[in-house]
Amino acid sequence: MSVSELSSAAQDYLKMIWSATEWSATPITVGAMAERMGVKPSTVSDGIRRLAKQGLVTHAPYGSIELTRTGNDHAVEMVRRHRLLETFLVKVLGYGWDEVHDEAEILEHAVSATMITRIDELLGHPVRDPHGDPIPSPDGQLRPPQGVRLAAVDPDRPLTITRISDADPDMLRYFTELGLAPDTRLTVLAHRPYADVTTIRLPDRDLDIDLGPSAAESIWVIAS
Amino acid sequence: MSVSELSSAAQDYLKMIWSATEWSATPITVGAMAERMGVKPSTVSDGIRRLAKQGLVTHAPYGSIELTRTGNDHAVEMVRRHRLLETFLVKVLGYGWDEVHDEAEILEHAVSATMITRIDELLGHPVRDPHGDPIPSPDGQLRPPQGVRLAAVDPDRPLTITRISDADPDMLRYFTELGLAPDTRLTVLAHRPYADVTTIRLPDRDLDIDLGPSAAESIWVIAS
DNA sequence: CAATTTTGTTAGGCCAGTCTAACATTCATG
DNA sequence: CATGAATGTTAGACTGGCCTAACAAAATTG
Repeated sequence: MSVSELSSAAQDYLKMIWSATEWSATPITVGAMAERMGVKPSTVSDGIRRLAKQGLVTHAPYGSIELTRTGNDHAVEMVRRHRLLETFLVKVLGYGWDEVHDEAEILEHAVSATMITRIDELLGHPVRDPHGDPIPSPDGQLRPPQGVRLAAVDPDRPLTITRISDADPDMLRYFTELGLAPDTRLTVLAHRPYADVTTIRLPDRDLDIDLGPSAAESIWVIAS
Repeated sequence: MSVSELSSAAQDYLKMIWSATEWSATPITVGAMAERMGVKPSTVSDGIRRLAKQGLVTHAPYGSIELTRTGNDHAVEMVRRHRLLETFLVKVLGYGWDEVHDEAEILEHAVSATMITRIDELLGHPVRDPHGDPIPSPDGQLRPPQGVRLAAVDPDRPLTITRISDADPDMLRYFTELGLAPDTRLTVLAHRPYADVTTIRLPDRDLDIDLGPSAAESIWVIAS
């Protein structure tokens, strides 16, 4: 069975379960899924039961939610679609990197495998999307991205942004205003734990910025 | 209310009702709609009732089906989406003109108004799609295409194909094999009514072809 | 023009996906 | 470690979109 034959809701559930473990080991909860999808927990609970019946996840009541092999394959395929579409929207249709998430979220359920292949070719087989997230290959391989969370790096080292989480569009627009994007260079001046603030410097723009904890968790960097 | 807020099925119904009167004055029937959409007549009958309840069509039981002003606007918007997407798939993603119909049929329900605008700009505001069908402007205007059905033209005049109906993908593939496409030049040698055959000549390829009635009804030409 | 055939509608059922409300389980903390 | 809070599940209802079966209307035709 191809991923295209799954309902849109099923595709969303699988992708979300997979995504939950991409950047941290904490497993997803029903409540978190419901909140992120904008539905009630009872809906998700029900949906997970249907997914389990189709052999895409394993789940006992009140137990953890795990993707089966098949479920994982479908999830990765959806992630590939999403990230290729985001890249396509930016590179070909001139979208801003902060504008593509919602559009890709809908298109990923509608495009054919053929179209994904053509987009991949047109873009020259990109390996990272506009937020710096790795794009899985057609056979589901994906290279884990380099980098650590900005919140976790030592001060005074030259850094380059490798990834910015696309979870919160408003935050992305804020980052865009500040000039923070993948490949932006910066230095952490200091973490101030009790103020919950990380101060960074953008040497190219000669600008210092204070970031709150959610921002500092959303930005991933590598030494440059 | 925007066309995007309609269900996929509602969008399909409206587009089909509109399309039925684009090339001929015969109004659409419930049975014809059911067949073209691959559902049972009872489903369409029901769907039409829902559309009427939303004020998108007028319909009395056993009566004719007419689009309201709003319904017509939405239908034209869907046609615009469909034709722009077909053009985009051919021009940007390298699809064959005979391959785009089904992909566009799905995408038209998923793309945002923003994306349609960007595609339109990228393509330089095209006025005809790959089959020669006119693309409505953003405000719903569309210039009726020139041309008459091949079945209706006099023999021995130099003609150019302006439009090929995209209703039947198999026929399109057959036309592609024969080298018949929009802008192909040809001459009708003869209509042979009792054999139900129209013989045409392609001067550029020095080739004579016999076409059946459905083919001769699907190809529109203009004097060249 | 009456009978038959064709076409369209209604009734009733099913499924997925959503909801609210009630209930069950697990977790956290005093 | 017991209890209350947080989290998850189930039950029951609703909607849209589909179905089949039964019925109604319209069109065709002998």
